[in-house]
Amino acid sequence: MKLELDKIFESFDNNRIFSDKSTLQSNYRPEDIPHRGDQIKQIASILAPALRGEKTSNLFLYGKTGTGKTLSVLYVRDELMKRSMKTGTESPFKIEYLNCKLKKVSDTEYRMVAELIKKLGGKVPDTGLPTETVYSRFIDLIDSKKQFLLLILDEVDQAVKKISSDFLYNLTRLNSELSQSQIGVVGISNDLTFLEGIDPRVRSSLSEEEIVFPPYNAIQLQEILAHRSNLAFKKSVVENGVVQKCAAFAAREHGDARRALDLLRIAGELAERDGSKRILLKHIDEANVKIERDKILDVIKTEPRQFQHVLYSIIRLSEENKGEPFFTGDVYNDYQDICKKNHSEVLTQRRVGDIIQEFDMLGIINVRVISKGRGGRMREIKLAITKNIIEKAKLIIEESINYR
DNA sequence: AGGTATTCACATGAAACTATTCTCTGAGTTAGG
DNA sequence: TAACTCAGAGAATAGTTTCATGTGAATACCTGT
Repeated sequence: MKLELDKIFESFDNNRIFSDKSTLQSNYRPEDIPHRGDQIKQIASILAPALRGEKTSNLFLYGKTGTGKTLSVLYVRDELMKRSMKTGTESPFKIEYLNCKLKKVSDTEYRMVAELIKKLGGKVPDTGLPTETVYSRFIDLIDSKKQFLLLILDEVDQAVKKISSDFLYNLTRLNSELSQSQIGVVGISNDLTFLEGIDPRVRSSLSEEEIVFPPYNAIQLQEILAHRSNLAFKKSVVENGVVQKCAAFAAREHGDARRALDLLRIAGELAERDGSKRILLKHIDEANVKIERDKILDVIKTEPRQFQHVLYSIIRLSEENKGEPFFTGDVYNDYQDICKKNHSEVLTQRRVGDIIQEFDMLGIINVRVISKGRGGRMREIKLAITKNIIEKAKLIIEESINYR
């Protein structure tokens, strides 16, 4: 036994591929950000007035995921902070970054404001207060002295989808209730069409300035990857063409640099686990599969029981029908059977319809609303995951729920 | 044949309800001076 | 009299149910040729 372990550890030690894995992790912040110079300059010139404690224009950043939006703003933020530190006097502004996608933040307006208060060093209970009160506490907190507060709201589109755009309106409107201090907002959105569906009042006040982050092209991605892989891996462990392949994969996915870096990191991990001395092209393919699978299985695992029941019947039906699409009604019937066998309560069709839609959003199934004329109108459902994953998913569900 | 009207089987939307968790308030209780 | 306890009122949230209304196109039903 001991010998075996020694072997494992030893091979792990010898086969080190990484020299600094953290440079490939998604929270790593490189010192310079290639191909984003223009955007950074623009951001900086818009936010510069903050240095004197003056209100900046509200700013809105667009761009697909992994185009460096967050990285760029945070970079500018840090530079601003550094500069104001140098002057020695207390800085006339504060910058808070808030990622609206985090579960604990994004769900409600209350939590949103509460989180801001916490970031600013205040305290609010998680529940029990009227939302109004939370707002006034927020005002009290920042209005205690003369300052400018810049809020960076990452992935606002997520929050707005959940809450409605009211809170953005409230936020921009707060300025009129503040006597000493002022608030500016930087919104970041992955969704390019985000502003279209928003109350025009909010739109005009929120996006006084806009900057678009175009996706990276394959060549730019290659440069970024090459740079990072030099930092992350030991010398000459990367096979020729690996970086190119990674870049090509990611470029196909709308120039998402984050995805590309993930791919590279996972490939490295797989190579290490294989005991391989180098990262080979095949590791990229494997990594690509693994990422997809882990993502889906993780979702399935954490989904509540009723969701699993529904998914299980979808899987069953899809096996029975051999890939032929099936419809909401079919799923609901099957789902009812499953529930009865399990002595689990049965949800309404209305609800199950929503659950099916959510699976669609998660990318586990493909859904299309079709009308069969007199035959009615319903969703056509197809599983969107490969057989391999389906089997695993099935096992996971069967494990967590005792069928029969 | 060509044009309307129906009709199916849900989709989609809004409101209301339920259970749970939490705060805040103020009445009642207690212990000490 | 100050400090403490404890029940009840109010809020917020997630996850649903209930009720109401919407919908795309295959079919049924006319109409006039």
